[in-house]
Amino acid sequence: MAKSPHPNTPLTEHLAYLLAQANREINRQLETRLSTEGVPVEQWRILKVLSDGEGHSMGDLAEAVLLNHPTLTKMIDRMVSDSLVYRRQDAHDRRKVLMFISDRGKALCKRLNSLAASQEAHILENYGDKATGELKRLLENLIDAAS
Amino acid sequence: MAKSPHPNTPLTEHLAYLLAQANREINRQLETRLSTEGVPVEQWRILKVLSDGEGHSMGDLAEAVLLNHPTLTKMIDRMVSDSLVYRRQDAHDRRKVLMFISDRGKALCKRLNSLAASQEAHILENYGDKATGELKRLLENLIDAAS
DNA sequence: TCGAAAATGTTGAATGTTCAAGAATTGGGA
DNA sequence: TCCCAATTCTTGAACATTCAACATTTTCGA
Repeated sequence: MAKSPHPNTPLTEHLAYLLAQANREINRQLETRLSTEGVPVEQWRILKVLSDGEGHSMGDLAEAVLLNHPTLTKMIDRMVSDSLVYRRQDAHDRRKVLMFISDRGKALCKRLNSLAASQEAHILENYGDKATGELKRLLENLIDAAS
Repeated sequence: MAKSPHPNTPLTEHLAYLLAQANREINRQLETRLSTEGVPVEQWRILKVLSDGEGHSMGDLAEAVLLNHPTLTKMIDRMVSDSLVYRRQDAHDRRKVLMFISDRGKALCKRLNSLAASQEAHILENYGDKATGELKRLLENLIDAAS
């Protein structure tokens, strides 16, 4: 037998594990940066999506920021309390709730963008421009292939 | 001005976001496979680490399976209830708790390995052998560079 | 040797997430 | 037209995670 069918593969050889590990590390760094403003990563994502000034339905938002519906609803509740975003009913489809960013939200988002940009810059520096570009490309392809 | 300093970058151009998205998708697929056995991904990782038959301290385990200490403690509590693993005090350092896998745990782990392997095979098929290898390499480097 | 600080793991309260069910609205076929 | 199924979002209970504080053991310098 040249190869056993299920060799005792270490965890670190699984793609799923490497992704989890990398995601955890990068996310942690980003979290640390954003904590200056006391905001979780997901809220930054939400603000960023809403930054186009358009109204986005809860469903679309949930999809975009990688949260499921109930979780998003409760996070939006907090953000509304903080006057970062507000809800409006969609006139054309009254089942829908459209979310908008407030001026306060815009100002915060700008500051958060800077913090995030400085993190990306830091990664580029340590990891290299080329590798980063290549990694992004491969990740995009993987996401397409997987969904 | 050739370039604005903070262009309104879409979420999908951030490395952190791509990682989160890819991780979510792959993890979901794996979760779906493992749900046949009613086991969360983290428990599979724990079993896999313990599969070498050695005792592993809670701290080392937590590091290896990407969980923080209290979360691991409670997950191990459940696994002990299910007779998948057991605790022993470390004779050399009595602060430490060493974890071991049971026969039941080993049998389960074997089945889980098959399920996980079939997922990896499925990815390889859709995504390509070469791209997968390259992605793994880049992720490993990123993890090194980032920590 | 002694005692303070560090290391290791667990616990309980606060917090957050998820699942299942529910309310409101829309769409489309009988 | 009318009614039933599908869509969209929210809610409440069950569940899981996190933070801070604790108990135990070890380490190491005075």
